[in-house]
Parts: sequence; C-alpha cells; structure tokens
Amino acid sequence: MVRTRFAPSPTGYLHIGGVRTALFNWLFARRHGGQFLLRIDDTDQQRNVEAALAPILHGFRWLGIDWDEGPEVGGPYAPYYQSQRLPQYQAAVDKLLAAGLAYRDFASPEELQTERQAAEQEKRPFLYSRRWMAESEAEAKKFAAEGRSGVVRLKMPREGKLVIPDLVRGEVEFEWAREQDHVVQRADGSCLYHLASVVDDFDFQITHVIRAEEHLSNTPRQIFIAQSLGYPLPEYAHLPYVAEPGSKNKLSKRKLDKYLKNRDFALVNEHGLAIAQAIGLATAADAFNPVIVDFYEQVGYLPEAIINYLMLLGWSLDDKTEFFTRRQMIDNFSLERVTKAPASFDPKKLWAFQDHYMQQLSTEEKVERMLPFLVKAGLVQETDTVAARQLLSKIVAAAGDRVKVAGDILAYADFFFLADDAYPFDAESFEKHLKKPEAAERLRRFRERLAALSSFDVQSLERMMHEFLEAEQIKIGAVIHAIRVAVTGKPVGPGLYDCLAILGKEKCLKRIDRALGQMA
RNA sequence: GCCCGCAUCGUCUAGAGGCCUAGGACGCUGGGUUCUCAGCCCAGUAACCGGGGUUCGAAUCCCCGUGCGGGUACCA
Repeated sequence: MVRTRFAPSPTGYLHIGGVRTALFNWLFARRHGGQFLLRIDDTDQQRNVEAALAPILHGFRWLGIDWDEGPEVGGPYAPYYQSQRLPQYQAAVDKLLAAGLAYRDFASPEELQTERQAAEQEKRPFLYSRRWMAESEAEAKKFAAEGRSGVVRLKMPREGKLVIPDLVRGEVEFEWAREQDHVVQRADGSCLYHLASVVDDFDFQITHVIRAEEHLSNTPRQIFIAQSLGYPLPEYAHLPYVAEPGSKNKLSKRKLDKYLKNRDFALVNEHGLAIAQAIGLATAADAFNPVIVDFYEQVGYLPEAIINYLMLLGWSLDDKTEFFTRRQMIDNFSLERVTKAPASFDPKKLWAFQDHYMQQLSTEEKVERMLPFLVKAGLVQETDTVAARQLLSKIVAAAGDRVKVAGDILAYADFFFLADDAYPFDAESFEKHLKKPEAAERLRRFRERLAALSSFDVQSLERMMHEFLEAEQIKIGAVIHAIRVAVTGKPVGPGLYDCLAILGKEKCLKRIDRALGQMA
C-alpha cells in the first residue's frame, strides 16, 4: 500500500512550486492505487490557520488534486494538524531521552557560539563538545540551579556512514560525524519540524516521502530520529526544485521584483493584472502574481493546462509526448523518470499549454467559463444571463482561438456588450483609419449599402462588400480597417463580417453614424 | 569554510558507449494562408561547462577542476 503526503504551511497562498511537489505525490499515490494525504505544518502556532489554509485547499481542489485524508475530509489518523499533535511529539521526545539517543542540553547560545567560532578558526568542522549535556536528572538539576534553561538535542552518532537510498538520486552517502546534535525540542517545550515530521510520517503510515531537494541534507537527522524511535524507514525521493524564470535559483514568492524583470514573466503578469482590473479584483502584488496559483484561476486559465505544464517540469515520458490527460498522467508517472536538475519556471511555455487546452474546448464550454467574467466586469447583468449566453456563444465562435484565457473575452469582446454610444474608440486606430480625407465619404457610401441589405448574415455581408469594392475601385485593405474601428472601436478582433452580423443591422448603422459624428 | 546535490539549444527535455553530422517542444526569426489579430502550415536559429583518463569508439563511464543550487538554525 502506497501512502504519500504533502505538508503545506498555512501561509494564505498556494505556491506554484509547492503544487508541483504535491502533484508528484498525488500522481505517485494514484498510480499505485494508494492514498494521498494533506498534513498541515502549523507548528508556528499562527492565529488564523483556517483562514490561511482555505486558499490552499481551494487551489488544490481547483486543480483537481484531491486528498484522501487531511483537513476537511478527516481520516483514520486525524487530526492532521501538527498543532494538534503535541502530545505525540512529546512522547517521542521522552522516548528518545529514555533511550539515551537524545539529551537535555543546557549550553547558552553564547557558549555554543564560542565553540562554533573556535572550530571555524581552527578550520575544522564544528561539533558540539556536549559540555552542558545532562544525561541524568542530577546533572539536569545542577545546570538548572545555575539558571540555565535546557533544550533537547539528538545524540547523533560520531562515526560511521549513512547511505540513503533515494528513488530519484540513487544512493546518497553521509558521514555521521558531520551531523550536528540537532535540537528537537526548544526550551519552551515546543518541538521542531524534523521531529514532528518524522513522527507524523510514521503515525500516518507514509510509505514514500516525496519532497523537494532542499530536504535531502536534512534527511540523515530524520533517519536518525526514525531509527531511534524504532520506526521502519519510508522510501525517499527528493525532487529537484522549481527554479526562477531563466535561472537556477529556487523559485520564491519573495523575489517577485526580480522576476518582473524577466520579460516573459512580466508579460504574463501584466496580462493577468489587466484582466483582474477589469473585473475589479484587488491585486496586491504579493498575493496576485504568476507564482501563485490563485492568479491563474482568477484570470481564467484552465487547470488542465497548469497541471500538464507542471507535470513536465522535472519529468518526461519520452522524447515527444507533450500532452497528457489526467488518466495518462496517472498511468505513466514514475519517479524513475524524474529529472535531477532544477527546472526553471517558464511562463511562456505554460501559456502555450493554456493555448492548446483552450483550443480543445467546445464553444459551450468556453461560454461557461467566460460568462462569469462578463458578469464580474459589469458587462452582463446577473439576471440577464440567458440572453447573454446566446450572444456570447456567437461571439466565442467568431473569436475562435484569439481568446487564450477566459478573461480575454473582456478585451476582445467588450464592445458587443457596451451601448452603441459608449464603446471606446482606440485613439491611435481612429486617427490612422478614420481621419483620412476620403474616409468619411467612403464610410457613408458603405453605410448606405449596409442599410439596404435585406439579409444580414456573413455571406450577404461578404457579397455586399465585394460589390462595394468593385464600385469604389479599391482593395479591401483600403476600407475594412476603417469599418472595423468605427463599429468595434478596436484595431483587432474577430472577423469583420462576423462582428457586423452579430451586432445586427440596426446597431451597425448606429455605430457608423456615431463614428461619422466623431470624425466631423 | 565544511557537507550534499546538480550540470545537453535562451527555456522544458530526449539521450542509460556506436542508432547523435545530438531528436522533440516552447520561444525567437523568416515565409505561406488572411480584412486585423489570433490560429494553422512550412522553413530557419540554437546545446553536450572545461581538462584529463577508460575504450576501437563517450553527451553517455571514471577522476580533477569550474559553475550553480541546497544544507550547515531553539526556520519549514
């Protein structure tokens, strides 16, 4: 039975790198018919754990990463919050102490610092002298009487080697003598991550610890704890971390300013920001950017695209397969094919996956995803969605692949929903196409033919246009841009005949008249 | 400093001694389709970190450098 876990801290946001780690855990569990669980690392004793956790759980659900045990779903080993498992940690510490594999240490931070500096000066690796180690109650009392406070340290082996079998890295060797006597319990009685993590993994019956590479160096002390407690060791797999755009540094939310200097990252960011603004979303930079999953949901990306992209960050099936259904991901995932080197986050490539998956959607599916954006932007009344859906359906069909994320519908099609006297004219295009000397007269003549048209469908419009061009002795390029700007206000958009047909004769005439008015 | 890890086009990667004058994808550039913009199609651009071995033969194995990253916390 395979059991994997992901252990988020309740920080209030779901980080894209964390999702990749969680995804691999999830995939591995699903691949082997096992369970994937969520454990909450809230040893920091934050106040609003629930509030800070909600966006994270929401993000996982949105992405389709479900958990078999953990917050909100419970499970046989509940609770899954570290803050609620203090007694278990205390019991582990007691057991370690009783077995002589940990000790109370009464050294002051200054004394420790002095030893550390001495080692540094002599250019030898630092190893605590254990001078203030208390192995008996009497010793402990003596130190305490001196006014010292104690922590609990691991009594690590000082000779021999440890070989860690790692499912992605092979065998990794450590010398015990290089390992410090790490603190597992603070003076105030609270326990540290490594102890808690090992105890949890055992209690929750985790079989495979799949986590980021930064934990590889910490593994010896965890193994020591596990072995000291008599736990069987889980399998380990250390994944390369997700790196910054165009760099090998670990991706972190803190260095947003730096990422914004990356052209592609900035582009994706701005594009999302524009949509967020159009729907009136508050966008604090540290809570809304391409490093955070919520960004993608709010802007209208598809979870399939994110997941497919992330799966290929540090994993590949072969030399050609790029697209995977959820089923195919599960069926093909293996830790053996995880890459060893860090993989940098490339927003442009994510964009390409988004483009692909958007194209796979039917018109109805797109409408479903885009309508909420129109409502949020105030272009469609919530009470009016039946009519809006009908109109939107035509627009979506006409817009084709131009709409990359659901939120793009705003920029591409807002003019359909705005009043005939309220859609804005793009200043530059207006200048370029409608300020020409012959433009007004020509537009007027086009308007006459439009007005005379009996059926207002794409074919008729196209036929009429050709007759018009014949009569005017001009090429289409000489007039079509002017018409587009007059009717839509924009230099780009769906095919012009589509735009005209969707708007209908009456609106088209009104809009041309408005443009004519502005030109005069 | 010490310990550990990693190292193929700008990016994601294929490659487990000959299939490699290194393949695919994204990006970028050029061309085609076209009313704009997308899309689509075609073409092009671009990499084995360096040096030593081993071998008939090395991107692939070994060693040494170098670079990058992680750890070395009463952080997770």
